Amino acid sequence: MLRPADQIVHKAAWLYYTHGLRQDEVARRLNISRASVALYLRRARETGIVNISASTQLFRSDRLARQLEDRFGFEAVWVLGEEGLTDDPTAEIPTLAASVFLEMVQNGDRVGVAWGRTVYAIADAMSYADRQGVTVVEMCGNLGSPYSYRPDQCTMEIARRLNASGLNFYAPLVLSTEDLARQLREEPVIREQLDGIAGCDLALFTVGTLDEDSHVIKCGALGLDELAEIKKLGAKGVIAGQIIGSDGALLDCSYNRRMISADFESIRAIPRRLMVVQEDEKLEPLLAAIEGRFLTHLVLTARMAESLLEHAGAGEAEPAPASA
Amino acid sequence: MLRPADQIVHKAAWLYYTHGLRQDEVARRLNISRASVALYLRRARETGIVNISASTQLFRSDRLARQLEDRFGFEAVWVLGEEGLTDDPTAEIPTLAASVFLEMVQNGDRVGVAWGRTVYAIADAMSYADRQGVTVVEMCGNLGSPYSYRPDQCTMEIARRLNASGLNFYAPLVLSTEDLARQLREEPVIREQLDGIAGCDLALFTVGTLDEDSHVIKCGALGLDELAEIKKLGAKGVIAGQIIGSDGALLDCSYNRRMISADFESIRAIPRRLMVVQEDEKLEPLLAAIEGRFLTHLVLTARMAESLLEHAGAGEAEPAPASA
DNA sequence: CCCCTACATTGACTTTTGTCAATGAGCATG
DNA sequence: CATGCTCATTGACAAAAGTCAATGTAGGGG
Repeated sequence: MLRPADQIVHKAAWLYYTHGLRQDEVARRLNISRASVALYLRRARETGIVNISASTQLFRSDRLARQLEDRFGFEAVWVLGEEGLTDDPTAEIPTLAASVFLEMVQNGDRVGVAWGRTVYAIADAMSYADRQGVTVVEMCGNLGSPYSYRPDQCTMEIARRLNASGLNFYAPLVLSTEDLARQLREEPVIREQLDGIAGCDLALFTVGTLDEDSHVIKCGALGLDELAEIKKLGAKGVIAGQIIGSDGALLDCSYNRRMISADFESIRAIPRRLMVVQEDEKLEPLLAAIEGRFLTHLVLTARMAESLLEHAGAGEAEPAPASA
Repeated sequence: MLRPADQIVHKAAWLYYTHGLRQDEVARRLNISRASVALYLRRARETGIVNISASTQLFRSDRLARQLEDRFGFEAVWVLGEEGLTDDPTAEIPTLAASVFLEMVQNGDRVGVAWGRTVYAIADAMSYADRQGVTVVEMCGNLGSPYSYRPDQCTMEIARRLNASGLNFYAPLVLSTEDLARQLREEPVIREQLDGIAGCDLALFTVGTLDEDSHVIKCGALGLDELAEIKKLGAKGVIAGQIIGSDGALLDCSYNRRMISADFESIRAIPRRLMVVQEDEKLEPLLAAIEGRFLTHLVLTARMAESLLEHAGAGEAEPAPASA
């Protein structure tokens, strides 16, 4: 189970990090040079043999975070204000989200991952960890090559970082006809994947916008003419590829019927659902997603948190229905 | 929720460990000296705001560990051979056990802790972690002051290290008469604690020996005259203060009936049960504990692992009943 | 209001760690 | 069997982190 080349890395990591020996002491004990020890330790950190993580409490203790938790009944909210590196909190959302996500994933979990620019950025910012028995499952169908943020790559990358196995959908996200989509959904190999989503312990996803330059358009899943059409029908956002209205329910349109993706009941059956909102333009989609009870945990910027509270304060008080 | 003094420590930890800034960069950003940053970072590590942990895979990949897993059907076994600091693996068992235990504890878990010299040593070796919503419950009654390894201290220390809340038994471990023990067990506050044990997600315990210098004797729970008596009845070991025979069942004796401790069905109802065996003299007690299906996970020395396999190889093959 | 104590912070120094070009070892190929 | 390749390892230097005595500061008591 442990390659002999890794053995020495594990030993060095154990002596250095757990026992607190200095690098030269570790070197002496293992009969190698100190430079090698330094090298091994770096490899140990990079591959998740050693785990270093900072608490994300800082972002939960923000006043806005507390207010959102109270107001909407979320289990936990992380708000990114001015704490970060740059003056632009948006850029650091993926880093925070990656930390939060890693904190939430437990050994043996089955994790559902939907796709989006942000999810891809999170995968990229995530450090390697050595979890046991984790499975990462894709929550929606795939897109062809023209676009670089492919859903399956996203899933696989996250799986790789967690030392987990990844389960991809062997189907496109959108098909040409409703009939073909229906037939495909009933294929055993697809059916199985769809049914497996409700059995996840944790989900990671974003809500998408519906503009000319939003993700679903740019990646070619949705055409501009079709966009105009569904916007007339009241489309407000995108969840795992599917279009939702302002009430958070699946919009009744051909596009949605031609889709292979997790159905909303399955998503809501997942006990912990982490939504990450990066861009400040996503207020409307986020409101729709909240209305649809898609999330139990939320990561967002302070600006967005403020907009959300402003908007919610104006409306009537909600009874905070967090879990399905 | 976050004391203002801790805020700066969190910020420094976040910038340094998550974003990978250098200490002087962190210092500049926070308008403090680099020396302060170094100080805060140390505090962050010591208080669990930052978590650094090395994988324990090294000890699971040992040949002996695999054989034990196969032979007895344990979920996981960690074997400590010559990997450590000193030539005495026994001394390092608590360190390894602490790492393993921390790997096993998840946010929100309810953890049962039994007591023993080894459990105390584990508590001592455990690094601080910042877990959310963990509860540590004591699995047996308490002993008075004369002895320093008090069960309640043990529970509380582990709770402290995990940032968890601790639940102690408000009762002695052994009483003078069977009748008093019976009455006390029915007291609501005690009953509640006893009933709560089966609801644990994880248990940490040792098996004790029954010699003149073993723990139960030294701490005054059991007298020498009584020891001789129960040994005649076939006593082989101690689980959470209670005497078991070679079949792992509760020994039918007055001592056991005067005891306030977790009943065995409750213990076996806990899904993950980590047993740690430190001393090489515990072969007989360990065999009895295995027979009683008290453990699903095991940490022990290579020497002990060998004895165990030798002994088991001689006997007939067991069907490996790991879980209750 | 002043003094004293206890603790936080810092600058300067020492120790430890990271890095990289140079070397060596293993291995497949011509 | 020599050759050229890749990759692991190392020694020496540069960079970063740890430490501690000295200084500053806040708070409590007389």
